[in-house]
Amino acid sequence: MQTLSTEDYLKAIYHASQSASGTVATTSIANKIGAKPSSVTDMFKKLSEQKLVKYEKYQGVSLTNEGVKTALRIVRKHRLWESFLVSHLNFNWDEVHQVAEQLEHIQSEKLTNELERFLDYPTHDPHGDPIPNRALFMKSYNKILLAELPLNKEGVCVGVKDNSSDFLRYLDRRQIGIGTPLMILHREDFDQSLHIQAGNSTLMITQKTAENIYIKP
Amino acid sequence: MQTLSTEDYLKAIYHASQSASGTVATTSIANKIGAKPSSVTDMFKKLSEQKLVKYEKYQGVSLTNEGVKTALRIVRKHRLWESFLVSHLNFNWDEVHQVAEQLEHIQSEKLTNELERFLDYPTHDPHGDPIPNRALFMKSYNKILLAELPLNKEGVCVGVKDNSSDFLRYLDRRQIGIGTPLMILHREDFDQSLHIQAGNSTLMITQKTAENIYIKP
DNA sequence: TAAATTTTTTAGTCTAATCTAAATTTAATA
DNA sequence: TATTAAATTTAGATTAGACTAAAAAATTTA
Repeated sequence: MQTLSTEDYLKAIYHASQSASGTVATTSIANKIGAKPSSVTDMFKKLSEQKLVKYEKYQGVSLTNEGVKTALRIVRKHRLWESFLVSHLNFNWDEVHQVAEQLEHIQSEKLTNELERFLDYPTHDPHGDPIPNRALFMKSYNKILLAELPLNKEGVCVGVKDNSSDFLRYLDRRQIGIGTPLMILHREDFDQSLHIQAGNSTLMITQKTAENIYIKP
Repeated sequence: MQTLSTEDYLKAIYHASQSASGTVATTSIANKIGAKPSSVTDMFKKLSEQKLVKYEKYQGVSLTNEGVKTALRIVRKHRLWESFLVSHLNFNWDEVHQVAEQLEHIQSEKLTNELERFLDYPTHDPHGDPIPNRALFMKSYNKILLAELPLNKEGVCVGVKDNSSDFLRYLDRRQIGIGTPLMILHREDFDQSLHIQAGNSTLMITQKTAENIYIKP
């Protein structure tokens, strides 16, 4: 069984290796975890002994198959709990992360599987991220960034790239959430700002915002 | 904030001081926690510094008001989670303890209070133990042991003293649970065994069993 | 490519929670 | 009450995970 801390490392390595390809650097994990690089090196060695990562000095780490599985089990729990918090406990999508960070470490297969059943086998969490099923398989639909959507083509918001509270609350205030229909009406060459149709209202957003919203065309 | 371990100690001290009166001995906590007495002494000192217990060398400990509050917050979470596991996640009353031991350490007032609301403010957990409300107040009805019930007087099972899986499964097999009407039909002087009416069936139980079932007359 | 900079690792230290073994205090018993 | 037994505490060691500071390797830049 993993300690709480090794689980945090595995998850961080998993997420890091999703965005960047190849091996994951010591510093990038240090930043995510909030630890010093020297501590990360120590942990890399430990995880390597347990055959959860492949580690070579100065070359960063990559997850082994077993490491990926362990990470996905944590991601699965995290996203199931987030779904539960939003759907049944009146949590807002910007409030769930911190609590799910704790709940993801609870060890009980029965609990996880029954929670999944209780939620009726959800495929995506409140931020639109896919939830691994019992076999740790997950299907992410092919989504694009709102910024990449052609003019006057309609899409539906299916997720966000930035999960920070600030960004999520910003979207709430503009009434943009999962399922909201979105369309770009006009691109301002001057400052890259965008006029968009979001549901029934039209509004202006920045390029940066458009690069953090995922849509399905 | 308490570490996971200090919470375990506070809960153990709380439970110990419920059954016995006066101060709680080092060894009794060592046994509950599964630690050596020397470790317990160390922790008593730490808790004492934090003003959560009153501790005098060789004299055992007792919880301060703040210590009781902290313990009750954990008991509250433990029992709410147990209730949730049984009522919504198909857990049996003998399966919940180990998982609730983990869940009780999750730190989120909102989570606890919303869980309570979701469960519709339950007053007792699946074993009949009272659940402290948000103000940490709990009302336990005046219950007696089945062993103390006079002959041919009817009572209703409201809880158990022994929460072990073995005992709970034993009760399951005999179809005795919270709410089951119980009546003693005959006491065997020879071996203290009891013939009882439990719901629609009559059966024989030992004195020991009768001393671990709580009933309301 | 040599020098400068950045990244990573090593070596040694710290803290919380545990342990063992020995010493001390309290409680039980003869 | 003196002795023995049991409970408790102290002293010193261990482990996991983290840290700082210094050394070593890799990368970038001139």
